[in-house]
Amino acid sequence: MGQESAEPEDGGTRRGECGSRGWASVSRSQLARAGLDPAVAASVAGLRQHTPGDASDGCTVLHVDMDAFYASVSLLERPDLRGKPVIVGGGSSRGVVLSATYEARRSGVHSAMSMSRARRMCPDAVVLPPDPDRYAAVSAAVVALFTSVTPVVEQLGMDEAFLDVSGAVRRSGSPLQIATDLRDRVADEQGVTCSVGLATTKAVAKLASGRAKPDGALVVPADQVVPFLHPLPTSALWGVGEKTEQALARLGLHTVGQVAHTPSATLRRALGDALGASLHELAWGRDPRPVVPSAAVAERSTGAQETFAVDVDDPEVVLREVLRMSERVARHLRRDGHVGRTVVLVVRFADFTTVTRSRTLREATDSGRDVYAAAAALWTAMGLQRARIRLVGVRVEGLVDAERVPRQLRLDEPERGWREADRAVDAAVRRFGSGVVAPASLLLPRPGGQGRPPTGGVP
DNA sequence: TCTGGGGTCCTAACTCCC
DNA sequence: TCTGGGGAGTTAGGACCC
Repeated sequence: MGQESAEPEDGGTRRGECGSRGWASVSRSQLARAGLDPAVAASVAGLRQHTPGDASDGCTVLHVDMDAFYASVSLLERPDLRGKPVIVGGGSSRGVVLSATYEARRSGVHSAMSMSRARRMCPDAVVLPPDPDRYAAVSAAVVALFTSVTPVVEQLGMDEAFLDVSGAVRRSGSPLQIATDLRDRVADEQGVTCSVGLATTKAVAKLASGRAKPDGALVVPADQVVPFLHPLPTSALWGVGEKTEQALARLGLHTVGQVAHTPSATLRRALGDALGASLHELAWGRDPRPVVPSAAVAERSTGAQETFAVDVDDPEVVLREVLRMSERVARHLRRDGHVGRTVVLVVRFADFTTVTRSRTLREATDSGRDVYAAAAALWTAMGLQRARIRLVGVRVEGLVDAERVPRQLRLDEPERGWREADRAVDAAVRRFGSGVVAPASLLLPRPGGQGRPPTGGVP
């Protein structure tokens, strides 16, 4: 499950407020008062300019970001907790915060923070376990709502999406009108709020939605993009994380404007060709990436990994976990109708260093047995002696549709073999739930008592 | 402070083949 | 036959995203 992007607590416009620094920033109640056709104001570096009409004309790229999505959805089941600090996160000692309500964020809690630290920072917070099925259901309902407005919806994780509404403006009104209608419908039908950024490019729309949070909308017209972007810190740019921010700081670059005024060649030398060139373009608001409907994006890899509740140094225990991950990955492959050719073993040591080893098979596979054989061979080849292992994972890359790959029959292959057994196991799991059938070795308890071994399984 | 899980993309080193 | 260059594929690691 993905974590939510950081939402600034002092974000753009609250419901019923006027955005003091808003670039054409509007809340729902403002729009209602304005008859849903607001003349919106844009401010540039402290100078307030007024744009006649609807400033969203031409801003047909919408970025919709659900507000504190996982926490908000969890509160639908627990309305008694509304207005209180609530943290959604894993229960284990090694879990992290998945989401937190704005009340908890005021204490400094944010997503991806360790649960132990979050509890220390906000001891009054109520901690709820994640409810992935419920999140998926609400997310699917919201996306269905989006696609009723435009077919060009690119989903990013469960809680955000890009929409290209250029084909919908004749029917549904200006982009801002469309955004406002969407926010109203999401709130009315799903009981959660979202924020929307409107711009001419994905990168700027995404930044705008972040500034509009929570429960707001922000338009950045084309002629306001540069003054909107240039005062922002470099970390606002797509692709700038902790390391790249540090690398830019070493060049004396702290704002997007400074990046924009640095020669592209300098950035490419410091950050590599692709990232350097991309940041220079983004800093000028240039982003050629179109909104691509999610259905048109092929999956390239799939994987599973799990952190042990306590570090493990017993190779047998590690191999058992490798088997569990291999079976899980193979099940995902078969569920999605994919086969993959490259098996990657991921091992994270107690000191958090992570290594990967990979092997490309002669033939693409969706069999847990094949995936495990490759992953186990990679583990053995590493030759680790009682190393303390924190996490193991298995990935399969180079995915293609299973139907597109002719299957090579082997001479030693029985007429009904592991392939049929896999299908039977999949059917049993679909009917009775995961854990009903598993390899015998997975019936042993896991170290640290975390996680449950499959019970009632047929070895 | 003590770091989950599922992904994508990029880079670099290396090998193999033409 | 030898050599070098270029492209493709593999492998490993890192950074970033949600």
